[in-house]
Amino acid sequence: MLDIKALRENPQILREVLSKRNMENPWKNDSMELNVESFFALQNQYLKLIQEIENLRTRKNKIAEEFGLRKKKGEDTATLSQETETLKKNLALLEEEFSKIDKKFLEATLRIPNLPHASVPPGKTANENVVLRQSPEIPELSSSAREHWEIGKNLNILDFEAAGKISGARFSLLKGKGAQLERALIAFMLDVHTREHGYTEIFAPFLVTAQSMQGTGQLPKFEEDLFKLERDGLYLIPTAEVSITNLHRDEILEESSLPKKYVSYSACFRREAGSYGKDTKGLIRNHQFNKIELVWVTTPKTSFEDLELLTRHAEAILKKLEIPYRVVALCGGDLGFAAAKTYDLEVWMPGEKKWREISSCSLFTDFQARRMNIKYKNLQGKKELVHTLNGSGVAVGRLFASILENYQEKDGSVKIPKALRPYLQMETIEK
RNA sequence: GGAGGCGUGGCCGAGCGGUUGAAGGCGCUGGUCUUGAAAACCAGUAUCCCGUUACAGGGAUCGAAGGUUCGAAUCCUUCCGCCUCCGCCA
Repeated sequence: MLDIKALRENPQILREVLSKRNMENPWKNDSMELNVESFFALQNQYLKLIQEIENLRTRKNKIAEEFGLRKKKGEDTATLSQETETLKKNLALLEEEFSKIDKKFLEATLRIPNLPHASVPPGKTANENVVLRQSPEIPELSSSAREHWEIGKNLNILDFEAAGKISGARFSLLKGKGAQLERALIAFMLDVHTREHGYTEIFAPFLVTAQSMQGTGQLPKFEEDLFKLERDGLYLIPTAEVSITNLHRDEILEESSLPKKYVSYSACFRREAGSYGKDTKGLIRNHQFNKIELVWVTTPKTSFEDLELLTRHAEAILKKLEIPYRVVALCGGDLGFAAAKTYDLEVWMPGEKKWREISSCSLFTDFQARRMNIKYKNLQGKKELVHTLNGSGVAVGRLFASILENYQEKDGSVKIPKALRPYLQMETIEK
């Protein structure tokens, strides 16, 4: 969330957030009946109430103190008890009102997105994203190149009918060499990031509490996108970002221990509400998919450079596997809720003839840290909020699909990228 | 799942109804001493919020939420987490 105090002192910040994101009213779809004006009015109401309450509490505390003194001296305390009684009644009324306002104000604040950084390109939609760099060669595959779901089906390594029978739409099932390829990709990426990029590997829970979801920003605004276990009050993670970033919730870290760099494999679960009919085929948009996630906890001093490094780490996977890709800077209108800046990695899908997002690398500045109360003690001993970053390093299912499409041969077989061969002990997948 | 124990500041740990935001220690910061460092000694050192140009001042916080009381870290209830023993289990 944003710094409430800064927001009050400079309401322009909120307008800036909205204009950069091409957003009129952050509460529009939240049935909160708020707008920018009423938000600030709410905040004033909040301040007025808290001041009134604190005045009453001051008096109440004074009376209690006085009571003790009088009791000691054996003096009369009846008038004091009386005054407290009326005081408590008034307080109860105000406090009840306050708790409503407080809750509403917090809810409203948690739903304001992060402020896009000055370097984020302006724009309303994904069409205005800016391509920063692109792998030099996009191999010419014949126009008869097939889509990955067809290739996978023909090779008997992908079975969407079986997945549908077991779990319904938007699930996938890998068989034989397909399952092995998936496993090899996971191991390969974890190895690259731990051995070559200095990440610490974590394997964390896939089920998390509502508080964890609030910490990284999925809640309260995006409840509809999540799978929830009602009975236990737990949610399935849509990304390992949630588990890993919350690792340090309510902690104060030493500056010398930063940056912390974590890599984690996890299954990810997304309801994909509102994307009916979109990408219904193949591995692109499933309810469950595997992902390797990179997470940094760092200081504001280096976070923008850190985003460049993290992005390069994700790119390294695609370079090693020799898959054509490009790096795109998201424009303000396309930026995710918690992000201040994001680079997407997109791979070329010769079968689909489309660029497909395979990684999203973002800097969240102190937006998540404030929600999670993660601080660090700087070298002068002062406590400051950390900056958090994360990025896919990379999405396994989409990587799987891009390998099938980019490494397909005319006879329908698929070559295994050289970098992956030590993990698979085979050179091609054929019928 | 059953029985018992425990949750206090960055960490360890005292406090078990009144000026206790909390002893003591460790750690950290500054100082004295030293060529320098260590040791020793002295001083300072929670967070959030309101308020102030800045001070001052005020409020909240001892796992969480309620309750009792003029007054709660201390008493009561519920919940959560951790530990020990038993049961079950990959």
